[in-house]
Amino acid sequence: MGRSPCCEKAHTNKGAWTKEEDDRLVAYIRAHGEGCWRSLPKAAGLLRCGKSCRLRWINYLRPDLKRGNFTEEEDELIIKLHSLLGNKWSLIAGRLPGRTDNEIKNYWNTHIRRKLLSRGIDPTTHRSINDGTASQDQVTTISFSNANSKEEDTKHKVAVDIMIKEENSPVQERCPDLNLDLKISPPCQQQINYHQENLKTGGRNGSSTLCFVCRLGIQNSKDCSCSDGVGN
DNA sequence: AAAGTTCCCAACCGCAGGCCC
DNA sequence: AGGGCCTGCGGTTGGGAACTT
Repeated sequence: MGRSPCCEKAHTNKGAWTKEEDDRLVAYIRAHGEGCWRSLPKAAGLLRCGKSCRLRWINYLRPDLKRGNFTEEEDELIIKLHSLLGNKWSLIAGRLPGRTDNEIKNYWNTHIRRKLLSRGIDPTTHRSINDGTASQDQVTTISFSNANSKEEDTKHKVAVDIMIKEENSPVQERCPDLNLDLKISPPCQQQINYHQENLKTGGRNGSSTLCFVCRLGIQNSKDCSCSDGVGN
């Protein structure tokens, strides 16, 4: 189908944003909220296309952005999530509060990729570079049942089964609360709300420690191994 | 100190998918 | 049911900063 351009290119600015443009965008979103990106530039008096405004807001101007260097724990979490999800940067970013998909993608390409290579691990497959097999100390198996079927693939947006088997993982040693034996199943909204709240508070609401499944927000009651059994 | 090279990250581009009419 | 619009995503690029020669 014919796709119309997202904006009138001839009358839009490109490249780096100025302070004034930032101020205008922030002021407009504070007053009217996010959304309607296509009409936002005109309404806010910006000579930018909607996509550019959205990107600028999400990646740079949002007040909840963390910014600053990634911590070692974030590094390992990104590596773990990437081994599970691949280049699904938005999903990975969703598990790292205050980080954006673009930021994580850049960080992966500039730092983590190199870090894994120096460990002798292929950053794409997460397997040992030397012999093509899984690295000696880390075995990750991800199984999407009937992933070849397009129909089934769609269903996976609702129901994804991931079986991970990790033995003697160094990550687990560093992060002893990570339960790496997990499955992903249809989300239960109630559980997600509970766990998302826990994510926000860092689990300080209660006395429990979140298992890896819950940290991902993709847990189900069967495989959630939180100490207080919140899945029930 | 200057020139050349590499690194990093903000921003852009094109595509896919969901939604609405 | 299907076409068009809008949003979001992932890959790529451009240019400034940092580093090296």
